[in-house]
Amino acid sequence: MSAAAATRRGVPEASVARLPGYLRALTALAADGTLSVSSEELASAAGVSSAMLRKDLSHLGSYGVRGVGYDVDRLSSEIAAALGLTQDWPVAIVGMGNLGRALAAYRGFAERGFRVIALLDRDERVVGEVVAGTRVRSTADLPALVEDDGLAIGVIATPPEGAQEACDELVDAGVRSVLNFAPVVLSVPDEVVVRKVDLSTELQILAFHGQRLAVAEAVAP
Amino acid sequence: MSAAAATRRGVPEASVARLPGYLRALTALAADGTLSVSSEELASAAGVSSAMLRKDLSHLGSYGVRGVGYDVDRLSSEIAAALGLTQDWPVAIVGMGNLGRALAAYRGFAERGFRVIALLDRDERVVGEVVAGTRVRSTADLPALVEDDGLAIGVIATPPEGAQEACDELVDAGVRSVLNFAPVVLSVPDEVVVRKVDLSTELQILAFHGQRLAVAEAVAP
DNA sequence: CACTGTGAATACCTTCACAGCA
DNA sequence: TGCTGTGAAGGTATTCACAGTG
Repeated sequence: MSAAAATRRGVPEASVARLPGYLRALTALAADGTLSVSSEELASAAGVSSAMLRKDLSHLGSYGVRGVGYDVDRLSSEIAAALGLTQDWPVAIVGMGNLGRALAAYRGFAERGFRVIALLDRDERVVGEVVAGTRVRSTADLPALVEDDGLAIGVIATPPEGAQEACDELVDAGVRSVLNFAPVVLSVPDEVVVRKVDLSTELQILAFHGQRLAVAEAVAP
Repeated sequence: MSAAAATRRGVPEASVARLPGYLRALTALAADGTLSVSSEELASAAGVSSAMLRKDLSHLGSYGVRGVGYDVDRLSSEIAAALGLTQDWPVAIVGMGNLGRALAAYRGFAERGFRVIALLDRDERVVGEVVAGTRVRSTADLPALVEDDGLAIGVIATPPEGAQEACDELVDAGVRSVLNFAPVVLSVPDEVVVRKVDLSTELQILAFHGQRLAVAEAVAP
């Protein structure tokens, strides 16, 4: 079964979310010169159980060798293909506040093959400024970016008030994948995929666990 | 049943992760002067189904009124209490690179009641620098921060190579909650809770969905 | 009477345990 | 023999649908 076929049949969302972790672990192994790896070793490097790793990989196809393990390069390619990383996914960052500027300067995008092709802001006073070596453009340029440069992913780093508007502009221009850093619920058509990164939500979840621990200790110190 | 009792019995992790969203929606409603809200309205504001909202809230206790809805203030308090937000959770950010500086300048922490009490770096050349109005301190100060200032949450914003070391220093000093921005799997003792925020993982998941969409359109345009 | 709270049904995810193969 | 790939079992999360109630 090809990766594309597996994709059409549907890899469970939970598996998809772990594939990047496997890919990262494989990249580290390849850098160390490791050629072959068992599910046990790879799972431990990625922080999951070996059974889960094997089940996840089985959704992509069977790329392992019984009694031996997985070829590091081969498996890397297959996972990259399943994730769609063989093509490029031009990214635009919308909102040049603190967070937007930090994201613009962040090297992690390029390292994993995502090209940031535009920095955008709706405020005309910010447009034209140079951030991380790139001139900030107007959100009005979005349709052209999609049309001419194949813009595929929009990162929303605006304040909460401007997030829905930024999102609408992205969607109207034809962007179908959005990474949202603003602490709001975005409404989008069904075909658009939104993922959310929210720092204060994460801290609140940590607070919950911190409290739970404190309560447990008070009961049984 | 009190919130503390519910906590001990265990609120499902998936529910906990949604509570911050409910709290945010309730805060917005309160700011609008809304006094009472139905599960339908609140769920829609938080981007979930009403059945899921009611099930989630049922894990905390029954704070609604049948035939009417929920009192906005009351429910806010109960959720805040369940999340442990009635006490404060001092935060330290470790790693003053691009991301660390952006996080230091980010106002979202303070707005949701998390006080950033220290900015840390292990590099002596960075220590002493002033970032976002605060003097950067050495990670060697960690034990004192926990002891004297009740430091409870550590945010790791170091490069990947330094993340495990930063984590170990936090844990050794007594921090039990860690928010990790570095793209590595951290190993910690059982009692420490780690949550991960990884931008390139999120982009890779978006790439997967973008590709899936493209394949679907090629098959049935 | 409208809305909550919840058992029952369903869907999804993870773990187990072993058959099957190099 | 040693490891993968996978059915079956066990858990967890979500949705349904309605009894219960202010």
